[in-house]
Amino acid sequence: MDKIISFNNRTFQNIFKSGKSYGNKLLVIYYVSNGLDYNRLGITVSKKNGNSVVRHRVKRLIKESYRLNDKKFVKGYDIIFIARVGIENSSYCEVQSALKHLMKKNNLLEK
RNA sequence: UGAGUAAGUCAGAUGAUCGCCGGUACAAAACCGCAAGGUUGUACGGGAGGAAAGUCCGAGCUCCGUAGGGCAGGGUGCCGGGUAACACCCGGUGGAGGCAACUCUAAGGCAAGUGCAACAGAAAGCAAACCGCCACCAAAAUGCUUUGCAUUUUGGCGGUAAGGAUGAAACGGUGAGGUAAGAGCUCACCAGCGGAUAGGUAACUAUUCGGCUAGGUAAACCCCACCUGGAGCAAGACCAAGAACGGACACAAAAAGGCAACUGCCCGUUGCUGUCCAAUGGUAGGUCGCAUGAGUUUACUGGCGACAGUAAACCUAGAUAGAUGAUCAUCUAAUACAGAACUCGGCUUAUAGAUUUACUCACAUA
RNA sequence: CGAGGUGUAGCGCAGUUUGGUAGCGCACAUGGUUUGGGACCAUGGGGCCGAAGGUUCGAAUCCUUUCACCUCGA
Repeated sequence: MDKIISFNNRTFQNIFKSGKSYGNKLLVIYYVSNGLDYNRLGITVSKKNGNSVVRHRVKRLIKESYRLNDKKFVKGYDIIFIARVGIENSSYCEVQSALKHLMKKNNLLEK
């Protein structure tokens, strides 16, 4: 199992500027091709979602959803997920299906 | 059985798979970084709370110039005890509430001084009198038994604070005597003040005597007693790397003056300092601080209790964008408030549900 | 994590020290002025002073607790 690789603040800004975006009720995705043979993942949870414990739980849920479905995804992209308000009341199942839905819509799932 | 009071306990459990954080042992000598340093794999065992919260108090610890004296400022405030300390806790006293179990209580001093009380009311502390009540004097009117007496009205000069009206509050309260009318003027009871005696470490309580009166407000200034230097782990220490340390004028030194993380002022004390110009570093480096402590559990002893002492056993999170989650199964009442960030002792606030013990009242039965 | 500050009308602010009437500007409504509008003039409405307790006869103000928001500290 590969470790989940993150990136620095400058890369975040670049992806927000140049990446493609798409959203559903719980999540927003930004992604851009990075020219590498692995994916890099970033997660943003706003202060509006709750205090630090709630935010961290949301981060873990997203990370877990990504990790367990890692092998199904196309490699070579930088991906950012943004949590929208309301996600803090959702269960793991809902988060996972929302994430899969976004990946499928953007053709990042391997056949 | 119902209603209630007080003190506690628990805060899902077990198993399986995957994942996160750090510890120990072994392995590897590869990777990242200029360096200080960090990273990897396997095995073993560990990993949030009763409030971890609010940051409202108190301490340890660290630095600030020595941590000194006085004033100011701030805090506490019935009494005694506990504690490292406290605004906390325990036991008691007074007051308030409740049928009761019991609960609540910032509860020193307005008889040191100053201030305040809108509106209303005559008057809101210092003795005064608006409507009143009463005596005396004068005038007028009326009546009668006509040198006079009685009643009423008006004016004057006094006595009084019973009654009325206002207000949150009106100069002790109620009753009786007393008086021209009244008044602690006198008496009884009650409240309050001062003294004595007895009990108690004390707050205070009980009894008794005295003089009859001293308004409220100190979470108003203030007085009294006691306490109090400031900032905070982003405190602070070490390591690594990098940058700068220049010029002009004046010049013996000292003094004076100035500057200095310490809320204000004064004194004392320490260090630096001739003036001007120019220039420079930094906000994502690493390690420690950082988990053995006023520690936890059990037993015994002392104490009404808070707590203290002795002995034995135990080691129980330590991150630095910040660790506890996901899925399945079984049991179940299990769904609340909520997540350590230097560490303790308290307080306050939030909180689903389950459960234990003691006690009070009401009803029923025996 | 620590330290500090602010909550008053739709918006921006006074008033809190020293407790008794809640005020100012803009905005809003009505009327006047103008051919009409703007500007201007006059009048008016709108507040349980962030929330809950306490002290007091009486609290925006004093005390305690609590909830939001903002600023600063390597």
